[in-house]
Amino acid sequence: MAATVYKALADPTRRRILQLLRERDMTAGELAVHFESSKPTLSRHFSVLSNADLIQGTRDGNRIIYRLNVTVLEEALLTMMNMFSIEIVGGDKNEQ
Amino acid sequence: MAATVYKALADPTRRRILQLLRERDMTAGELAVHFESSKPTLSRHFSVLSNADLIQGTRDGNRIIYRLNVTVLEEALLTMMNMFSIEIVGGDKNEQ
DNA sequence: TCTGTATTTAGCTATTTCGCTAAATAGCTA
DNA sequence: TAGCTATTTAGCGAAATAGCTAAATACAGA
Repeated sequence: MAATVYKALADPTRRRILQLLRERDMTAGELAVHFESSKPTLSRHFSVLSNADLIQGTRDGNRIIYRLNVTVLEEALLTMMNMFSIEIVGGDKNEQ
Repeated sequence: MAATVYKALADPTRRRILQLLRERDMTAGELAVHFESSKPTLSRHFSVLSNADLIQGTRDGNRIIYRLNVTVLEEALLTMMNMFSIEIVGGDKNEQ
């Protein structure tokens, strides 16, 4: 896993973006509705996530649709679990 | 989970510290042997990890022994898994 | 109390990060 | 092409981060 992934996950706005994309693909504008930051600021967050390969954007005419790279996120977390030799049993949901 | 945990995990030196402490408790000096950074620099890394409650230091005479808070680290990673609705099956070991 | 060892705190610098506004780019429709 | 919408890029400032050296603190032993 690239080191960029950890940095990408370190920011609360970016974690929230990933959570939103977990539910469905969204355009930059749709995502922006959920935040108070300016669009340029969010755009840079997108690019950080994109560089970490956690999300991927495809242009659709006027807009850019972002989707979560689920497997990359999964592998990143599993790698961390292994890195620290954490064993798993079960689990619930939600939290920030 | 506190936001400080994510920041703490974002630095490679600090991840390595956690890995080393996963194997056994170590003094600041013992840990320092594994790195090229100066001791003051490492000391600040210890305090970042400590503020995130990921490690705990106890004075033993001259030295300070650091130990990993395994459960805190475990819960942090599980919280992330849940945050992103990641399901788990099995797993191997190691990687950085 | 003096000396030595272990560690942290203080203070500095360089780099990175995050936020903003303004401007540029990309694509649509008329 | 002109005008509109969506998004990114450029450029700036403030704050955070990580590194260093020097100095301070804490403890042990003579």
